[in-house]
Amino acid sequence: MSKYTTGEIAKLCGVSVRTVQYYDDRKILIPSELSEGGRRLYSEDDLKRMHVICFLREVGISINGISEIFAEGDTAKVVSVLLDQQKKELCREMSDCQSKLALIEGIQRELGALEGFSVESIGDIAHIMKQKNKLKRTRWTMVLTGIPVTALQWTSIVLWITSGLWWLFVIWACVAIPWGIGVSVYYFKHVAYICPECHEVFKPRFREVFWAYHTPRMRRLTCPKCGRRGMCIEVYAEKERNKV
Amino acid sequence: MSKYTTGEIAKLCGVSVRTVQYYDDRKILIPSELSEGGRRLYSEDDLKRMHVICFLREVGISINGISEIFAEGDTAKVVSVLLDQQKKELCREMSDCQSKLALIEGIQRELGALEGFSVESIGDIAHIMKQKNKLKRTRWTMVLTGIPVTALQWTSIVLWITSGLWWLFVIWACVAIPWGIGVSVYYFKHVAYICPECHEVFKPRFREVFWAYHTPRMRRLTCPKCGRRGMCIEVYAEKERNKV
DNA sequence: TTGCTCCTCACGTCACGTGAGGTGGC
DNA sequence: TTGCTCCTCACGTCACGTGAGGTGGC
Repeated sequence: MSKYTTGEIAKLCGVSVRTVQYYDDRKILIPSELSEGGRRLYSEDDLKRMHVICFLREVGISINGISEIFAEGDTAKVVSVLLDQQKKELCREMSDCQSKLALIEGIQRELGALEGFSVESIGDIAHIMKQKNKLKRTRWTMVLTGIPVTALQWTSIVLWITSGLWWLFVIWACVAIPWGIGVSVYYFKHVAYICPECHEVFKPRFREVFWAYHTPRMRRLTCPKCGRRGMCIEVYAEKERNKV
Repeated sequence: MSKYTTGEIAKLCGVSVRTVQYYDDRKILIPSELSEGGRRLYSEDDLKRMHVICFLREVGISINGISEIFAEGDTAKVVSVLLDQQKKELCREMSDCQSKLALIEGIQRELGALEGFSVESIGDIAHIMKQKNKLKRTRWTMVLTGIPVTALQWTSIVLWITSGLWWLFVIWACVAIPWGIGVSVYYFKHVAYICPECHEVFKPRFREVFWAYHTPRMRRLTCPKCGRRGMCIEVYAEKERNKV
């Protein structure tokens, strides 16, 4: 019967000689014979076993897992359990990759939007992206509570014009003004601003923030740390942590 | 100015104390001060830097990569290059995962189809799956060359019946018989069979294989190794390798 | 005799985890 | 004084890669 050397097994299975030797160390592929000079000699069955090992490795099963498979016992069960585990593991890895990719693409977008670039901007971006969903949720909350108020507004205006029904508009005003103040307070309690100059995260006073010029993502404010006055990035504010 | 201990930095960034210490060893986050007792004390800026580091690590950038970013030079360029690299890397990982998943699902399907289960069956399955595409291609080649022959067959039959034109059918027979033999020889040159009992891969003689009962994936043959007569699995045959 | 292959140590990889044994700081 | 936190070694993880220095087999 023909015998294979380490190098032949390696070539036939597309791995390195070191790998074949390593599988001997790990006792998942012990050569069925040794030459007088101490060289490993593999049989046809060893080659088949090596093919099985390589296949399982390709799928991502660990060497310990492969040991278990070859160890005595209910092989079919072990294999199916390992395969199911591996499937879950791979699915997890895939979603990890996806979220990392999403993060990267987020950074790249933000990097384009930011003007000056410095390492600290990455910190700002990290901050922005981590809190993005919470900020979005806060904004949606505002918009949703605004819908009935706006509906009432238009209804009352239309009725006033068409049928001279003015008191509905008065009711609207009585509802809308407190609502506007309440929502603004709520909103500004939950947001903070990043100074793009010194990268400080700060919460300005309500009066300053309320009247300031703004775009959907920025607001013109004065940084309490560096004193710069200019557009600051709006982010979600975490609850205050006590510092020592 | 408030100072943070190792544990505080760790907690604020959601990592272990060991990780914070490790980043000091790797010189990407050296504490700005040491207490008299030799304890690490981190400033507000250190904390910001740690946040940046954690963000970059979350994205999958290596510690060496992070060192490069913090080292002097064109930061913006380094970051964008690293991010692009990382994107490619992640895409590669994702497609790796997908092919592994496909392999696993393939095994699971085949495991269901095979009757008795043994470790060697995995080897058979590996063989089947690796060569599946080549086998499919060979089969398609056969089918495609068969189309004109079949077209000629029906045309000649229809003409014979409708207008008594018999010689076209004779031409068809003259073409079809050599074609059939040629295609069969070609096909059986490219396939082999696995004995599900002893897992031997063998090529039977043409005469035996030609007349044998078969299904699309199996054929009733006698295994030359263990002598078992029964359904054997058809696979693509690799070119013969010379054994020593 | 000359290449080529194979052998066995043994260290390196990567980002930490996990003790061990000792100490700072409230 | 007592917990708690932190300190520095130093080994372990995972599947090999990569020499070094020596030898088998054609």
